Amino acid sequence: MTRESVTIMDVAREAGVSKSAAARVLARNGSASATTHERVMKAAAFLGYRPNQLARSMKSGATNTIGIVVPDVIIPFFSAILRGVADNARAAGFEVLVSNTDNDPDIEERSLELFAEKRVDGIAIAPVFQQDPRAILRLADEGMPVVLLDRRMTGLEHLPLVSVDHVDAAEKAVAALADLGHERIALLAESAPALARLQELAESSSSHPHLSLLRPSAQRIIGYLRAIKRHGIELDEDLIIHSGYTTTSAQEAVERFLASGIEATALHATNAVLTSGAYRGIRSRGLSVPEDMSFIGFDDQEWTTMVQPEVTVVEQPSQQLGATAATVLTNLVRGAAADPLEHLLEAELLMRDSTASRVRPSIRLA
Amino acid sequence: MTRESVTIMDVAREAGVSKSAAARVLARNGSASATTHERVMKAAAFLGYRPNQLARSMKSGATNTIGIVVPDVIIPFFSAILRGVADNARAAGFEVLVSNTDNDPDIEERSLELFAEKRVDGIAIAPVFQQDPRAILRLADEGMPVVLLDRRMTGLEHLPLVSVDHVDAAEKAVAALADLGHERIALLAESAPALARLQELAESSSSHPHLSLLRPSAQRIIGYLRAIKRHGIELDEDLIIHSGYTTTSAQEAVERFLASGIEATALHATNAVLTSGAYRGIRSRGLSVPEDMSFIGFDDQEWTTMVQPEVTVVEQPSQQLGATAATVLTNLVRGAAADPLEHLLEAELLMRDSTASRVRPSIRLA
DNA sequence: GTGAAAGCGCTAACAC
DNA sequence: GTGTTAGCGCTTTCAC
Repeated sequence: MTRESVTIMDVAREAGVSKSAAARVLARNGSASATTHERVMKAAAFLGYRPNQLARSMKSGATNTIGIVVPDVIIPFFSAILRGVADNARAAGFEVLVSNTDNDPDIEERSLELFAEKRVDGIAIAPVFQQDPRAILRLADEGMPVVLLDRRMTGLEHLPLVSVDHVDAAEKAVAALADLGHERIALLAESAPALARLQELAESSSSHPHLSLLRPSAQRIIGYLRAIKRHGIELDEDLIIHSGYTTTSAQEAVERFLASGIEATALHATNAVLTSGAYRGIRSRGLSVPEDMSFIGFDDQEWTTMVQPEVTVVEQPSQQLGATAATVLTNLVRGAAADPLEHLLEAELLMRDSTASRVRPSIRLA
Repeated sequence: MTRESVTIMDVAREAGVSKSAAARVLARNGSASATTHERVMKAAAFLGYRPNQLARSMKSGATNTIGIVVPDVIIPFFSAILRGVADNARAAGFEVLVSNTDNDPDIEERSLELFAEKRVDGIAIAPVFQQDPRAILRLADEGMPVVLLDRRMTGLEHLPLVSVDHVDAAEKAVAALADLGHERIALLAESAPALARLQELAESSSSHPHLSLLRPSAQRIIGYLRAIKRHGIELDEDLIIHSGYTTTSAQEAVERFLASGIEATALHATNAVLTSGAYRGIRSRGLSVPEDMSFIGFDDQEWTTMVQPEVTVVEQPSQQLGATAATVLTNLVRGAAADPLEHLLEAELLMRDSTASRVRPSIRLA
């Protein structure tokens, strides 16, 4: 970088005043006479002066920059969050530094470290799931404002979280299916934690404080359990299909399920990736939606309205998530407390045409 | 920010050496005795020392940060670019600052200014189309390394560009259609510049230096013109459908076209948004693909393989675009020249099932 | 090999 | 109202 910039000193010289006089008018604080003001402004414009925020940051201790770390900005959910964060951050006077972790704890740790070294004023992070989130913890302990996105894990209970209400989201979808008369409702979920434990949690009051410590996928299973219980449907564990977090894995899981002979008249897939896979699986088995099976997906991906019939989905307000996170974070940076500690945004059920009411077998045979 | 960090001075004190001794070992340059080295490292680890990159940047003049400015990271094309840039930048030791312009020249200018004030080492930008790109120009003139993404405009001829070969991309799609026997091939394009001028350019040698100054949409029209010419098909201007850059606008344009009675057996849409709209338009008119009309879209969006039959598309290597841009930019930052000035990445035709060979009317009637 | 000291560009006391 | 000065945390001559 041979490019040398014009400093406040140059402006002062050009204007024929002292460095501090120039500084006062350029930082628009302190007082200055009208003439000084004018001469400095003129000199600055003439020289093309551009304040060096590095130097300002050194003095002030603030960089007006926040960092956001997500698994992968290519995933629409995260790019929407990023957009929300960026918009609100900018409105509050912050720029944003991004990092993709690919769910690798080491990359996450390295990113956090780099952001800290660059002295970002705060960090919004969709953390990688892990036993011991010490990198995040350490930063937070040192006083770095941190807000969690979408997920939280043990050890991070004291950090603010901005997330969709995953329990409620799944509950809405399953309840809609039940309302249509379905009783054999399958659920395609990513994780496979002890169901017994989840059932216990499902029974507890809806504001159970530990729910947010579960993975989103587990929270969605709880939503399922609550919905069927509320509709007087008994749990059949065979209806809970597990799958890895890839379209192919989901498709195969659904195909296997459909081939198993286990009866089900409806299916809810609990995240965007699983939704694509599930839809492909249903179709590859030659079934039609909603005639053979009612289907509710997750996330309003474009394809859900390109296929016919259009797919009913639970939509999460992703961009709003980012916007909220940015607001919480900038408040934190400004010294305000994070209150409430948890922002649970509501998902919305977009009823389209992949769901049909379940005609009772007896009636259907008549 | 009451959080006070441990400085190199603290480490030096703890290690019982001078500030400069500590600095030498922590910046791993200069020489230090084994004992000094060890004591400093130990002290640093003990105190949890974290180098202040702000201070380093002040000295070195480099921030190891680049900025990327795009219209909107929610658009898959740009989030893929961002990912490509981020990956390569990180590998080269840079972090990345993002900005969304929503194609607003004022926001673009403001972003560039802010990035410059933060002293980024370089900028990758998908510029807003405008007559007078002075903000970019000013920065570049001042010595800021800049690489253009996807587009270039008059006045920026001297800046490096990383883009897909738009002419070739459209040419591939239209040629594929022509190879299938289609002679009445419609093109859905965003812009509507003087066709005569484009035809002139289409005739000129393929390496015409001014092609990259046209908007991508205009370049795609040139690809169309070249393809039909090469296949001995005469231009019928009625086959070039114009549309605004929204799904609805595209859908309406296609519906209008289909209702007009103008004969066409194939259609190519020249960008992702228009592709969605066109597909919707074809379907809303009750036509089926590829029986009634062959269709080739642009960009490999997920829905193109969710619908049936799956849609043939021209895919641009978006992430690779970002990766290349980052490489060019970091080289520029390191003082190397941008050579070549233009990186034109090749798009790939993904043949799927929305294209059928055109049976000649005479044969069809037999 | 090591320490003292200057300085990157800026702001904020502090005297005048 | 204005100028002088110290200092943010670091690197880097420069003597020793």
